[in-house]
Amino acid sequence: MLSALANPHRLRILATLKAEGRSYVSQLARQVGISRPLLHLHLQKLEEAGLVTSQLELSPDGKALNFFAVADFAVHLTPDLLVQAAATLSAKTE
Amino acid sequence: MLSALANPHRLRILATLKAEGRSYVSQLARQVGISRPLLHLHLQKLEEAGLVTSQLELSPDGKALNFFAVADFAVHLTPDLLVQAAATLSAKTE
DNA sequence: GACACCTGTAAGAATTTACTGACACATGTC
DNA sequence: GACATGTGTCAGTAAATTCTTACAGGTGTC
Repeated sequence: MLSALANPHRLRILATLKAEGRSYVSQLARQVGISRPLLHLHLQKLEEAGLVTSQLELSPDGKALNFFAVADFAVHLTPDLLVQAAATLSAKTE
Repeated sequence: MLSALANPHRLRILATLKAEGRSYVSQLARQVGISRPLLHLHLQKLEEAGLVTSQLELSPDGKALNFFAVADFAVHLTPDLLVQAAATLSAKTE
């Protein structure tokens, strides 16, 4: 999840998505100013991290649109939390 | 700062450092189980991000030891905060 | 002086991540 | 059918990180 946030494009995607409320892939690519395949890759990582949610919908003219929106998350980033996160990686000091 | 946290080694360094209280470079390298130059690199990034602090000291027998300790930080990670962070990157939607 | 410990840095290889361009497929309109 | 829109994926390349190896310096002890 932390590595999902460690990227300028992905922060910008989240910001744009937050401002727009929601948006679908092709439109979002135009708004953010990056290519669609690249955006697709970033959205994939953001979704895996649980930072965005996707919802497939049909537009009035029958086109399939995949809408994305930012998820509601709140993590209190402290040294202690990171110690817990580190413990997840592998058993070492146990 | 987020990219500083997006690395397993660095999380482990923070965890070890938090457990030990403080430690100097060579010792910490042995504790974490990575090479000293590599640890040095990671400590550099952690320090740049303000996540650890260093303090050069002299041991009883005259050796120079560079002690590191985790800094006290607390960031409330929310969508809104990330929007602010994204705004820092470059003026775009203004 | 040779060896133990400590410190730092710098060059090159290896790995991971990011990115582009091309492809395949679907629906609706001219 | 040709063209517009939308969706996804995959192969190959470019770029950024990560890691190793080797170097250079310091102090103290045998």
